[in-house]
Amino acid sequence: MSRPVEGTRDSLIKAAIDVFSAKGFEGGSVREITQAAKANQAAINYHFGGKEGLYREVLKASIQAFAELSPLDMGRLAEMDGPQAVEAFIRTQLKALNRRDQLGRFLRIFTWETLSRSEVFTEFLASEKLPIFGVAELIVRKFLPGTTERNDLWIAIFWLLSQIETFIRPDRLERPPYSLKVDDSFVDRLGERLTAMTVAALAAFGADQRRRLSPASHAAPSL
Amino acid sequence: MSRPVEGTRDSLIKAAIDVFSAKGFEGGSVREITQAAKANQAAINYHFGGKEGLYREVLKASIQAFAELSPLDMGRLAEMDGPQAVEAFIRTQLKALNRRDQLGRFLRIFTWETLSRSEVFTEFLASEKLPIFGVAELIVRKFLPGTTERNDLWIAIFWLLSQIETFIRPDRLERPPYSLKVDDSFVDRLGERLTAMTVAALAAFGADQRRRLSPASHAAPSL
DNA sequence: GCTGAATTCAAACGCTCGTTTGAAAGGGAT
DNA sequence: ATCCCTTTCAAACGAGCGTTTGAATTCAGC
Repeated sequence: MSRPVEGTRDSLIKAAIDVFSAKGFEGGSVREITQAAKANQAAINYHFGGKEGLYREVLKASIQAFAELSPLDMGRLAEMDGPQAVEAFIRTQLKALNRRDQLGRFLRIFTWETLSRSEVFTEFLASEKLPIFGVAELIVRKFLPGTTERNDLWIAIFWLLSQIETFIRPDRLERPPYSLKVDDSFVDRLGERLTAMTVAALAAFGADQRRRLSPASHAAPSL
Repeated sequence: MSRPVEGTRDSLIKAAIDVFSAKGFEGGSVREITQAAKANQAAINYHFGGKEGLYREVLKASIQAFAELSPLDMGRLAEMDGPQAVEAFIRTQLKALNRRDQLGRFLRIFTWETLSRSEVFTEFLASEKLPIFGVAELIVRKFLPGTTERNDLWIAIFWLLSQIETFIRPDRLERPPYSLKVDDSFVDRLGERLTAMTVAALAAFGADQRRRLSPASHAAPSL
């Protein structure tokens, strides 16, 4: 009774999102995907030209989903102060994580790519800039002086993005040695703690930068 | 000329550390390992009973290497204050990371396990407590009040451990969109920034805990 | 109802994987 | 030199992978 109107192509994409988010691109097999989509094995090659073509479609859908993530709208974030922006950034993504919804699956796909990058994803990164990097840069700039040099700016961006990636697989928290129950109230608490820690860390980074740049701090060695 | 004295068994373990750290347990093949060790394919089954047995030996070696990591000696860490302990914790591991030495490879193996956990590693976690968790708990306790409840304690431990895992694959930083040059001076700077951020974050977490526990804060709902 | 293009299907291909097999080689003890 | 046990080796096995093939089916357009 599931979806008589929905075509094979859409079913395949939907099933691929499930499988790739759970096992990554290499780990997810076309047999598993076609089986979940109740389609023939050859369907992937017919509709997408192969496994990579299907994955390309999944990545497209992922990026579009993130672009439409209104709480992370660049204009809205620009008007907030640093702590507010961090809270919106973290809570939005954590919420998606625990709901284990479509957006959570997309987040997980990106996490797989951070560990072992597929050719398809590398092409994507080369062709178009992911909006998430712009969001992260906008946020960290609220904490850092304008003169922060490039290396430090990128360290901060990389670090901010990694804060969420860490928590993207809640099963890690549910197994030993943590054995925590990841329910709504836990995620709420986690968002609160993580926001406070991230704000404090970025503030410390900014303070460090300002101290380094101020003339008074030149108590450095001679020469 | 490499190692006439060294037996096949040791060569296999050494090669397995290289391969598993680069590609994870599932991604590393016995053919690649035996080829690197200049051994026969059947050697792994003869000496270790199979791929899993070999991996078990690699994990044993990893854990022993961490236990012998003197800068992370529990007694020494216990005498330090919070920021000092954090600095030792982060710099020790970052150093191993950039040297791309044996210890760095072990770290990478653990990182693979955080993303997709093998049965072998799960057994390991169940059978013996990894010392790194004790180290992390000792450090975060320096920042948190003794009355911190279990959930929050484990969040802090998990978070601290994740700070290093994030930077464990420097190639991520060397590719777009970061394109940073990861040399000794960069790692040194990274250690400095990461230490400052981690200390600030843990301090904020501790302050939050204390505020929550103080009687004055009971502006909570009635009942 | 027929035609022809689009789609689905079962089966197979070629490849890599971990493992097994049975014979060959090595190396002390007698 | 012979025996026996350990270790190495080339070859093959069975299973899973992504993909290809060619026929069967579906279905709009005439």
